[in-house]
Amino acid sequence: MTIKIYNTMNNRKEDFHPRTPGKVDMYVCGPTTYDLIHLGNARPLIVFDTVRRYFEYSGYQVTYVQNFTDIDDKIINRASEEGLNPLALAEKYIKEYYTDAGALGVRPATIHPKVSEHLSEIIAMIRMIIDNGYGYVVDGDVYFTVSRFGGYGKLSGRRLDDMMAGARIDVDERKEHPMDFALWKAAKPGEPSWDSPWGKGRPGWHIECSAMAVKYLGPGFDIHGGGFDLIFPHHENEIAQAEACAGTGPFARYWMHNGFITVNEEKMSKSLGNFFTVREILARYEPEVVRFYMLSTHYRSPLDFDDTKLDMNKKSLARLHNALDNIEALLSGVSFGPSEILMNAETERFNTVMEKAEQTFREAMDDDFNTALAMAGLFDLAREANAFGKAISGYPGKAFPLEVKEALEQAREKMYKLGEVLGLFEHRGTAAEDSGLVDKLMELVIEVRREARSRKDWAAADTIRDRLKDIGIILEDTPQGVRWKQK
RNA sequence: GGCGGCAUGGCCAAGUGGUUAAGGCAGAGGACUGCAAAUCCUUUAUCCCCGGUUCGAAUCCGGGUGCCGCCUCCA
Repeated sequence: MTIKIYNTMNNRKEDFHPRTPGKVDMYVCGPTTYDLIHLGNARPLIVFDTVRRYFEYSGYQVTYVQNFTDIDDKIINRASEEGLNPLALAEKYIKEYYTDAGALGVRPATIHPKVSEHLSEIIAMIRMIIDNGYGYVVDGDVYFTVSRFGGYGKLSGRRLDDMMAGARIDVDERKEHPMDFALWKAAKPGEPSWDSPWGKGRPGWHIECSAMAVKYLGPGFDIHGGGFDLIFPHHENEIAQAEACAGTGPFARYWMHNGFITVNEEKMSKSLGNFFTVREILARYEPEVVRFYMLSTHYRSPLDFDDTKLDMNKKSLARLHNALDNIEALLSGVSFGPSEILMNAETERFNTVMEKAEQTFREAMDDDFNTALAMAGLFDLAREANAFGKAISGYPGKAFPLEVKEALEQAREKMYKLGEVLGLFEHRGTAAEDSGLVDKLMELVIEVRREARSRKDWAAADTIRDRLKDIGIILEDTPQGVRWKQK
């Protein structure tokens, strides 16, 4: 089974062949840490985390590199506003990053390199670029000679001439070509700076990713990812730098770009006032809901955030959790052993359907990580497990053959296994940190209500159930007994 | 101006030439229940418009309309 990836370089889906059999080396552009991460940052994190998880599920060994940009204009500006050292500010938001990304189920990368710790690699690369004739120095700044690099524009499908025609920025007169970009910026007073052959200064934005990707993955690594907006100029420039330095290509073999997030159908931006940090969203929705929602649309499509859609997806996700609850309730509430109940047909059918669901899931993911379609496999699994459970409920109080138990266990395992690829169901069962006190109270309440029901005192029974609901606890009367859950 | 993307049922969203156009949410009907909840079953689409290619198109081509993004170190 070959995984297909839509490669921005060719605008086509291509079969994925790793550089090294069994291994995947990927680099994803990480955040500039001048503030809490926002929804727009969260999408590539979740998308590429899922890509990574699927590769691992498929048996690959993944080296995942995601940088932190901790030297940048925005950091310097923010630091001076807050009277902080720029690197200390960046460090603070790197810590916050781990909190938010972790909440969203984004696993830490294999390596999280920082710009501030790779100055020597960056300077070496710039030197090589200059030596190879692709860079020039002006007053302590170093620029990349765009017109010299024949492949410039190959990723974004632009031609230098077209860009010139459309340029509407003030052009720095010292540059040889308006599209030449900075590799190194001479230090201004009060800014953090490092020594270099061209004097004190700091790296341009694009060079860091070229240098760190090459350092950790080498040239010609497998996958480079990031948001759509990075195609130009960021990734275009990364390619130019790395390939000008190496003297050959490719820098990366497959380029993946995730679509944008909008809020209420508008681009998310601070000026529009529809800017949301991950933390703000997580105050209102479970992280799992946010993650589920982000994966309910194909990663290359735009994704719109509003409460209606989040609410909708919260319910969808609940369906999956309910199915798991139902399976677990059966496993713990039904007895298994010698039995004269025959469920061979049902069990066989269930086992077949489970296999098919996983196959659906795998085929979908193989096809350019079609998470939306893959989820359908998960829902198929849920529906069939529920239906199977319903068949069991037709024989209350009876023991069931072990094959039935095995089928249920397998369904549970499969749900968790596929869910893990999407980063779902990872916190089930971990919420009970109340040292059993709540459990004991609930047992008491349920016992009282049970007595009321046996007296057919429906008013009392319903009052208990309604009041619990107000508190946020749902009571369910099932054939296997009373069940409760939060929220 | 240059480049690119998108338009599928009430809503979200898969589907890139071929049996009945996935899945979820919402709605309707039924089953189960003391009533619920959860669950199961049934049910809801002339695929933006007009041409064209083809035996056959949501899917390919041309044109139109509408929306969006990039070209500004915003993922």
